[in-house]
Amino acid sequence: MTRPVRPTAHPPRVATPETAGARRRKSVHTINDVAARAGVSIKTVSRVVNREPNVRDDTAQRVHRAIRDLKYRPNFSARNLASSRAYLVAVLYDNPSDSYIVRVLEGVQAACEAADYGVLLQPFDASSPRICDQVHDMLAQRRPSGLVLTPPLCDLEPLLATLDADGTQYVSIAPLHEDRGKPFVSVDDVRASCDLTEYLLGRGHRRIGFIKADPRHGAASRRLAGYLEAHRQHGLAVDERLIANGLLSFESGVECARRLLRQADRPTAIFASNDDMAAGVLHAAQELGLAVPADLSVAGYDDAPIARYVYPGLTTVRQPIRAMATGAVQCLLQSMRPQHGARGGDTVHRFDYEIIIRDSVASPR
Amino acid sequence: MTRPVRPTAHPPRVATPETAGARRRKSVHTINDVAARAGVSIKTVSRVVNREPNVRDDTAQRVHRAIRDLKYRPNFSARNLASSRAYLVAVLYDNPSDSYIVRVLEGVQAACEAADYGVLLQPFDASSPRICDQVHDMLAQRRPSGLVLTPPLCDLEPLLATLDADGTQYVSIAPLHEDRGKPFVSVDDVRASCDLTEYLLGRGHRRIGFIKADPRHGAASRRLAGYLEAHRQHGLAVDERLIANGLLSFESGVECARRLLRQADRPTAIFASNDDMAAGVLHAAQELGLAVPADLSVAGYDDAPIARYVYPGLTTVRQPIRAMATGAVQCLLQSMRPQHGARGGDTVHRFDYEIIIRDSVASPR
DNA sequence: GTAGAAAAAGACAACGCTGTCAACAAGCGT
DNA sequence: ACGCTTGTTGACAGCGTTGTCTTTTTCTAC
Repeated sequence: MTRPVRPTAHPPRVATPETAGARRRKSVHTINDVAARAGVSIKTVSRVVNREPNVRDDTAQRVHRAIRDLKYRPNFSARNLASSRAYLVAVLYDNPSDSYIVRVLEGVQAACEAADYGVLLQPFDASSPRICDQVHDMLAQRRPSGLVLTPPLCDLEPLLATLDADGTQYVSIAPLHEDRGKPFVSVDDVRASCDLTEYLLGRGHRRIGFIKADPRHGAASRRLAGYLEAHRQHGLAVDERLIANGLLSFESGVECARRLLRQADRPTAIFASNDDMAAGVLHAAQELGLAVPADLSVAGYDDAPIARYVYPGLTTVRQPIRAMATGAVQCLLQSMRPQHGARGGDTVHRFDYEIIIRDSVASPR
Repeated sequence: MTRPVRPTAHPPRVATPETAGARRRKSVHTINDVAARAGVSIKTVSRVVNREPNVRDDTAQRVHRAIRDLKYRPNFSARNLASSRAYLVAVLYDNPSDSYIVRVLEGVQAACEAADYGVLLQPFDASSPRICDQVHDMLAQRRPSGLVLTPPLCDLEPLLATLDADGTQYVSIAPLHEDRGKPFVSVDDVRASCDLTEYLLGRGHRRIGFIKADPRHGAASRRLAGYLEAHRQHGLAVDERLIANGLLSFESGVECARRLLRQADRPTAIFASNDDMAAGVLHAAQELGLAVPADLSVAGYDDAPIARYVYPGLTTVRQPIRAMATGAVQCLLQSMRPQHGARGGDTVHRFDYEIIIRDSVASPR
């Protein structure tokens, strides 16, 4: 008999299930322990854990009991390694603001927990020329199933191109060019900004200062567009000198506000592209002895916690960031296992914004 | 010949290195690709990657070249699985505040990147009765090499006991009972709080309100102790009615301040146990028409971003949170590979705090 | 030049899981 | 009773590393 005979006992993997079990009470168990306890093969345990079909009810019950008894949790790394799915979602960010990223993280974590996925938070420097390589390294090392991109990273064309070329799944929390065909979640920045500007116009303001966001953020131009659009709709010209270039930081808000407010014909209201800068405007107004909202109205964007904390509370645009992040992950997971919903699902998700009226806006005297 | 002969070609692992290579340019490579390109075994590549000894210089060079050419990065999951070290540090938190956790994360990430470790951010509900089980599950699933515990989780005695029993390595960012013998990083809360209180006393305040932190935080009692100590040193009695119970949130600061300021003999200064609550005090003062610092002085703790953003800027205590987090991780890594520094290294790291003087404190009229 | 030791390199199992495929059991039509 | 399909279970390779052990090469001392 020259045909290759299977080795009868598979010698290397002796593994001594009882020896190992007897050695010491392990605080953490593997699929083998569960299988042994339930009297089934590890594959069956795997089936139960992954809710695969074709397991008899009573078998599944036995397995579930064993899992509960042993407090078994499948090892994440082993799953990653063995399967093409990675059970891991990576959030890429370049710290727009503490509260923004924490909200995103909350939303992502909620969605991932429900789906038994892990979350990886990865900071990147959007202005680094090496960012594509850095992201590549991260992908090679961690092999996440998908990425959640936050601004300003999702506005980096070269990065998106790299990911597309790679075939890496991603969802952006911010609009993407529709023709890219990649999913994103967002609110309609232009309309929100337009609405808030209209609100200011409606209160009688005619000279409204605008503080732009960091131009690396795609939102910068969209929010400006909304501001301009509102003026256009009212048939009002916009004084160029009322538009300042901010960087999204509190400090840049202070500076821009000083510049705007020192002008001869100063604005009666200032609309900043985010709340940090709006807080800076408030700060500058106090310095200059201007009462808000009596002498100056101020509006922000984001409804960050700071919008409530400052005095007076900021009128601002609320984006449901947490919900958007959750939606982004669901979108991602759905596109990864098209089993359920048949086709890939909607690729664009618009969320509703909300104008939050607080006490920082009044009619000009 | 009946003695067991090694199979000549190890049939199952055919793997066809050239076939696979020719199939398509893979965007991501494994240790096998590197080994093939450098003309060495995978074990040698592993040695080079892990800086193990006994590799000839020219061999190492060849391997390094191959790694660079292929942009090879070792797969994280495979490493976890194969080795006892997990190359992973988990940060456990129960959101004390957005800025706090982001600062910690920055510090942890900086230290981990330097050591080629990954970071896992895990939220937990400190008041959940199931928290020990939840942490256990997380440990079983992810098997991190060590944990970084932030308040209030590090003040949870049962959790610490579980970890100790498990033999899980951890470092706390906050003082631990010294006799536990576990490492921690911290500032001297009591002294810092005492110093700031002294500063207020030095400015002439005699009725200083104090807003306590959430009692689940160990820092709550320490900061109160410092406040009391300063009074003791000045031979001053403390009016119980000047002490309010806050929850660390902005809203609780507003409420406590209202209560304190509506008293007949109201305080001339309020010291809140964190900046969020101090911002709440500012808010309440504005509501009540009290000018800060003319009518009321306010001090906070943490030097969170909000301390700069409010008007007037908050006088507060700065903890070097980022540096502490970095220190915590270094401490953890050191205790895990005692190779270098011989013994386990210092188990306690005190960091210096700093009193940041801004504009929210003045002498009472 | 050669034995012996040390250094360098390699072979291969193992980590804990999933995917593939084979084996077996049960149900069904004829 | 027979073969068929369908449902259920298990055996085992393989994922990309590291750890252990073996083999080969190089160096050292005579």
